[in-house]
Amino acid sequence: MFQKVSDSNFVQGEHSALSFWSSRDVFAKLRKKNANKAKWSFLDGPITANNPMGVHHAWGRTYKDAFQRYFAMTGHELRYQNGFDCQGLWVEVEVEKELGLGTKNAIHEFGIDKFVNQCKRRVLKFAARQTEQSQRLGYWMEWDEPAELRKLSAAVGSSEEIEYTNARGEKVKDVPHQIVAKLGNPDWGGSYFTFSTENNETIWTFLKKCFDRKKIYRGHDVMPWSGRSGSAYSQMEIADGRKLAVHRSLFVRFPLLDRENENLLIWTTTPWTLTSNVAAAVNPELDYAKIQSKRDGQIYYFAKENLNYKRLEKESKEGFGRPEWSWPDGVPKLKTLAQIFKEKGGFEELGTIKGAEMVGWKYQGPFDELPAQSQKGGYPFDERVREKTAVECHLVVDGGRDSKGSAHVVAGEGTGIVHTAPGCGDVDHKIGLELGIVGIAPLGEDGRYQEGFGEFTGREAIDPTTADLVIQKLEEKGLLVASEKYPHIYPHCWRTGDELVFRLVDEWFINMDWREEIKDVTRQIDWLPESIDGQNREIEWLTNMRDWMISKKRFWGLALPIWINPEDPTDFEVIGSLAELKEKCVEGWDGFEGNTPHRPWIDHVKIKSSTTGATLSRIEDVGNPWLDAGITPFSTMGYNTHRDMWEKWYPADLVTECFPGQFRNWFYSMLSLSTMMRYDETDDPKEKQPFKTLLGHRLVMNEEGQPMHKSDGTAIWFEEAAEQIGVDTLRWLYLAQNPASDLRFGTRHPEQPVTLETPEGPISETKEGAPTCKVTSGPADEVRRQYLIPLWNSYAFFVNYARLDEFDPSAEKIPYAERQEIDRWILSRLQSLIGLAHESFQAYDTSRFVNAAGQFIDDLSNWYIRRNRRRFWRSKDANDADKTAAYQTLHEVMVTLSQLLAPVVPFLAERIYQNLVFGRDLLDTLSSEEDSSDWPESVHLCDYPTVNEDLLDEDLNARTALAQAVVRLGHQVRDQSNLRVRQPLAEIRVACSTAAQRDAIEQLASVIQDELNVKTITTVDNLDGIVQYAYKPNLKTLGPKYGKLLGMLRKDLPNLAPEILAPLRSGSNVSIEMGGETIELEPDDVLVSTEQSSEWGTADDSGVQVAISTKLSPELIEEGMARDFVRHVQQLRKDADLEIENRIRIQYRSDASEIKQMLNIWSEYISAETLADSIESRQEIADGKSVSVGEFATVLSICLAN
RNA sequence: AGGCGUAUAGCUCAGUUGGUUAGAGCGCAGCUCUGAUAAAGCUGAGGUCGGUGGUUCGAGUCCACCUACGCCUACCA
Repeated sequence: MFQKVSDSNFVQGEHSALSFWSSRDVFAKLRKKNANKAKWSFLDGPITANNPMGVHHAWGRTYKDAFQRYFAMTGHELRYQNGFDCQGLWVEVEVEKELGLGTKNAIHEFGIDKFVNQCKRRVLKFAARQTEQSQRLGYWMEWDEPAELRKLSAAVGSSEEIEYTNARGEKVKDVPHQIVAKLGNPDWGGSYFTFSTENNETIWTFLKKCFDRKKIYRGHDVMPWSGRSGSAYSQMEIADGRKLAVHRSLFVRFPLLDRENENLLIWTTTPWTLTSNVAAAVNPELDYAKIQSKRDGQIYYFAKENLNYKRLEKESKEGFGRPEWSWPDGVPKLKTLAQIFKEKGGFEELGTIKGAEMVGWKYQGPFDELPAQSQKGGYPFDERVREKTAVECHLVVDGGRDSKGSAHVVAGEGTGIVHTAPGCGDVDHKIGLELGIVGIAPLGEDGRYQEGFGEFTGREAIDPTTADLVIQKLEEKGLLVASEKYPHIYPHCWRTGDELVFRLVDEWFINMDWREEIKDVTRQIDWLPESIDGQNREIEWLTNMRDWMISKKRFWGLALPIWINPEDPTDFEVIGSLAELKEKCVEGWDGFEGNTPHRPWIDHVKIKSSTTGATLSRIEDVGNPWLDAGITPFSTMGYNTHRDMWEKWYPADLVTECFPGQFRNWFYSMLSLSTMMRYDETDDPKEKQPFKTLLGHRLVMNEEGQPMHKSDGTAIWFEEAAEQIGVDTLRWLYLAQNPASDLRFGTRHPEQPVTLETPEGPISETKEGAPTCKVTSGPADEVRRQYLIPLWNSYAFFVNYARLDEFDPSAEKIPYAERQEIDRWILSRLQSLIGLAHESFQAYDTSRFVNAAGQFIDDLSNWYIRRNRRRFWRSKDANDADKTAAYQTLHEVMVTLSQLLAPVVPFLAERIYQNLVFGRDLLDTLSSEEDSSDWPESVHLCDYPTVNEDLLDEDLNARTALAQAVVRLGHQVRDQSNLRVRQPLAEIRVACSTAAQRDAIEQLASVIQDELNVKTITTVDNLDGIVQYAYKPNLKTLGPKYGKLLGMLRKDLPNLAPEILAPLRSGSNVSIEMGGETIELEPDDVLVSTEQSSEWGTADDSGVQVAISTKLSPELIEEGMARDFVRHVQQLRKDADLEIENRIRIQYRSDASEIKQMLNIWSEYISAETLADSIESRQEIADGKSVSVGEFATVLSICLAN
């Protein structure tokens, strides 16, 4: 027997479903059911285990879960492995904060081992947290027990053995380091952690392959550098950290030697680099102006074009290309050079000179007194220029051209003469190398000046007082021409927000000259959604990217397996596995053994060079974290250790991730790593693809479409949304969204703290101690109101009447052929939905299915159930086969719908299924005994429904759709004629353009009549006599035939006498004369529409025209009044909370004789409809309700009959 | 700066191979229906389809240019 259904209690129902699944091990049963079936391989992109999950993570995770559930229900074996991203600077930054360590030195003092252990602990802690949140989302994965992860987190660093219960429920005993190292291995199950030894070692395999192909090199480059982090930043990282900054920019003169009173004018936005000036670059093609300042007689050279060039003119009006990058307050518009010189007493133009003529001029540098400027071989010393000093290199040089052939030096923002410091700028560095001049690299790893820079030594480059000092010195020397505030986009550390500096570094790179191979692989993959053209975006990145900087001078991350000869940096080796390392090890293995291959332990190991025999030490750098995530198609599937397993699961059928950024991050790293891993195994790019299909989705925004920020309290924590909005609602919202558009989710109200009822009890703050706040979401409310509540109400309607009637779902089925057409219709509609569900999921297009399901729920609720209510209300009668047919139909629809929706709204689907199949209310306390039923124990253990072709009747679907269209037209006519639906009308006439339509209308005549409350319905060939026909040419068919005549046809054809064109409506051709030509018109060539006439209201749509008689007879008016009367009494019953079966007495008062007259005829009907024993007229009625019956005021009241 | 994309109702967006009167949802307003429903249905705004020019019998749709916005890339000293 079904359990009575009342309030939906969505959130509470989700909690109940969670405990139902866990108490019955439903997920384990699902995996058992699908073991050894066809594989569907999903690869999870690792989530950074560094913070709790927000609603922005839940979108992608909902996709992942929904697809996994669909493919499980269609009988596939899955891996169900979640991934955690564990290594890298982002973890270090948080741990530094936790421990109050501000610099790299502080970390060294604290101890790298302790620091690294703390990083591991943090990752495990947040992995536990995200696991719990994901479980609340209903995300079915083979999770490690959060409590076990926390236990492990606490034990990291200890050398005591502990017991760990893995995801398969097996106990393992080992020291914490060793357990951590093996997390996620195929024997234990559970989430993969990118810090696992297998993951790191598989990256070694990759790097070894790169080394074998001679793609690994150490590069000296000027790269963006963070002094605080003490590390260089790769191209991928800089992209995330560009910000608008205001710097002091300076115009400085460089006095020319051998040309008295003549100066180069240069400009810079990084004053600190002037200490390291070596040369001045010009463009030989450019014209340079020679002007003389009137005040001091000095002569200046700079690009002619720049004299009156309005610098940053556009930016001062429009900003720098992003909404948040508008021109900063308090920064004045920039002056032109002409203006600057005018303000200094005016100037005189002396002439023009080509840049080429200036090349070779010598000048005096701005800081030639610094010892570094006079150091032979530059600073640091460079063998190739051992005899030169920077001061000796102070020449005007040709700036040259970049790889695309455009000049490095151009007129415009600066002066056309570029202060060149090969130790402080990327392009400068390249120019320096080309010209063989020395470089001065002033900054140490901490971003401060090193020895040899006088007063500057020890100062931080990005400290504003450093610029002050530069300015002060220049002023003292009389070299400063002007300074100004200059806003520009400048790279910043993407985590700390510190400005980066450009510093000469030596880092390790992968030469990416095999990019074409990667592009070939990229082209094998399906990139979804199509509209964002992911393939091209990826190809574009692959075309433009530079070599991959894989090293970072930090502590917590992949130990790059590069061992190098300290005496000879060209003598290095890349190690491909721990076994190889052990074999080559000559000392230090003791310091490493028993630990994970991380710093500091791995650094003890020294090996012997296989080529030179020298002792090699590991470079101290750690790896770029995108290697960690990029290797997962190999490491998690056992490429090195479980090859047969890898063969089965590679490549993944699907990966899905939030796409902005990932084209240069995860997608890129997977594609590159996979291409390299497979280069020696196959030449077929298809065999190298790490995944077959990629589904990208955009970002979660607030309700206004703006990003949500953790810092201002607008970012929504997952549990805030889950417990206030409900996870089923969230999931529907995510799955219905177009993945190519940002999701405008909702709003967090940081000023309104709330207490949340979670499955573990009430909370008013998150586990991190942040208060939980009110979250509102218009889109989520709409989902609930439009889809979930109607679904629930449909279900509740069925259950509550089925209970009263003691409907037995196991009773013999009434053959479909013997059921009413409307039953067969909803079943047929259901089959269409099933077919569409399969298509959509297989095309990874959830929004198509979810929207169709929404449509279906509407049809179910607002057509099938509404139209069939009376069949369910009929008094109980065991022999009422028609009623049984209705119950059986609705039961089948509801059960199937719960299965269809199980991947979308797993909680709600389970509740509905459990009650419909087992008569079990998940909100009740449940016994855990097994059911003796043929039905699967959970909706998630069901096979996904398949289309029953016998029940699919497209004609019937179309017929009903047509009837619904006619009803809509009828309502439209009533509305326009101001005739309420309760007012019966005499007749509707329907004219159709095809026989099929006509048949359909005739078959559904009674439905249409009933819906529209009309006495008769007639199908007719035309509405002649009722309406005027209007004719218009069908341009689509006539255009190709008559071309230029179309303009005339369009104008004149509607004006022809209607009788000329009338034959077209009965299917005959008509020929007319127009513009001196004969035009043969076929019925298809003309479009017919109707125009209103009196006494009939008309409307038309898609070839169907309806006319409804609007003339009211006294009888019709009386009947309308009777319907009004019933309606008002029913409302009073509802207001009084009467039971459906209660009988009543009605009293009324009205001065209108028409009311009495109506009651003479209709009282019996009214009594029957309202279960009234009597209808009495009274002069006075206390507490009566004033209503209108027809046009007449009436006061009504009811009371219970005795 | 370069590349790509977008511009349609108050808001968010559809708009097929060029075809007549350019649609949906939300919001707003009015009306209607209702003994499953915290519902729902219908109607409405009169939208220069960002602008200009072109191709065509015909352009929201194709082409060119311009403008605005978004994204990606980039060392602009």
